[in-house]
Amino acid sequence: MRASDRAYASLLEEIQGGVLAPGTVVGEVEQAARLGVSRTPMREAIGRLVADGLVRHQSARVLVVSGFDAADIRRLFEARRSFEETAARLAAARGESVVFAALAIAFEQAHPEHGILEADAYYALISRFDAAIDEAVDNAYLVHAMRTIRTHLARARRLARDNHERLVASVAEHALIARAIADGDAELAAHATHIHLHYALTSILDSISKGHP
Amino acid sequence: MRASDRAYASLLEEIQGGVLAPGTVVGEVEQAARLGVSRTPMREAIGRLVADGLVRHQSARVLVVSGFDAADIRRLFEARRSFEETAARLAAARGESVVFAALAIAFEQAHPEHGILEADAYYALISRFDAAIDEAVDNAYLVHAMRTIRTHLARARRLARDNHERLVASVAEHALIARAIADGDAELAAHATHIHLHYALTSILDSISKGHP
DNA sequence: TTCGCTTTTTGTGTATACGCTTTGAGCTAG
DNA sequence: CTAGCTCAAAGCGTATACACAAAAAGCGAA
Repeated sequence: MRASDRAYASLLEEIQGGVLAPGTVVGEVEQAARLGVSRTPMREAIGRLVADGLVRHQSARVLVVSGFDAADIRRLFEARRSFEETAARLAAARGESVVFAALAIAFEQAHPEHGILEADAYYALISRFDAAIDEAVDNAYLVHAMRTIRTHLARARRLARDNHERLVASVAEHALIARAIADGDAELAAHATHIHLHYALTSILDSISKGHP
Repeated sequence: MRASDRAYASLLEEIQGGVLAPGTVVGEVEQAARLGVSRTPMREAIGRLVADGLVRHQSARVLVVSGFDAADIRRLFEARRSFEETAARLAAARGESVVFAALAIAFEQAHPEHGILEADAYYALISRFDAAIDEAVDNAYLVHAMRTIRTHLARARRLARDNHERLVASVAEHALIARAIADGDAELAAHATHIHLHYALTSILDSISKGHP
């Protein structure tokens, strides 16, 4: 693995996880020394983070970790609704039915237990679903936009506490979306996606407002 | 201006203009020598082009200019419809009415003459319109996605010959979109955008199929 | 004490050297 | 004649040195 990839992965994880808080200055020499790489690969890693929107210019020469608040989450979901509703429609039209039928069954049979690992298992299943959507959509432009959204979504998930009831409901919502795609019902898939994202956003914003009274 | 920015701008223009044809290998040392910069800024420029999707990995070590054919244009417009319909809705809800009213008048009063410069004047007006949309949308995620689309759209425009009738029709379509946004009519703006993109895509694909018989 | 100027320092932008991997060409053996 | 192996060369990934610019700190004068 390349040093620039390791540096990028490390910084990405730290920003998504909140270890590097918004406003933290990201200096080439400082981060390069900390992560044990030279300036050249670190420079490339930082460039990618800037392109992602996770790091921004504070002034001409100083880079900082981007802020991320409730207003950003609203905008994120605004874009996400657009992208994922379109993706759901395209997947319904083009996706392989058996793939999404299998996913629908996986969601229908998933009964999240009260336990520490439930959220991990949930996110792993979501990840499989996302990959299936990406393949079915078969549109690099749209898939690229959705990947960028997911990068930022990881920050939103961290701000919101995982809530068991929400997880159970979300699994059911995904079952409906997957079933609609398997059935080739584009409108149902799009509207189910809209509803899912509505509840997801509401839940996240509720969680944040309650977490910071 | 930084050397990496100049290198990026030069390569971008050459790829968009077809000077660097799809499949052309993009080597660091070769391009650096050609454009008179060292490998370090050239590396950054190429990295940005890869992130844009204009350059892709052919094998592990060799980068080439991405291909761009009719199928890609279809996919491009598929994504573009999604992004720009959403943007039109948001602009209608949030945009400053006077800005789009002024743009509507500019489009309504624009009477493209038969002349060499008409296409340039048309694209300049479109550019003003795009900038107004970006500001009204006020959503970095969506705006970023649209900017990427525009980068690729420049390649599509080059493949299609500018057609006078199409330009006149397009100006009228934009007038309707701008008027709808100025009036705060989100649905009309979105549907007018859909229609505009339908005609734009049809025109481009027609132009290509006729240009390569 | 405060404002302004000068000097120093820190960090980015660029160039370049070095090492390793990969690819291609040429030679040899079957 | 073909296939495989070896060697060479070209290119990428990384490290580092140098230059320039901006910001901060220190000093001096009002």
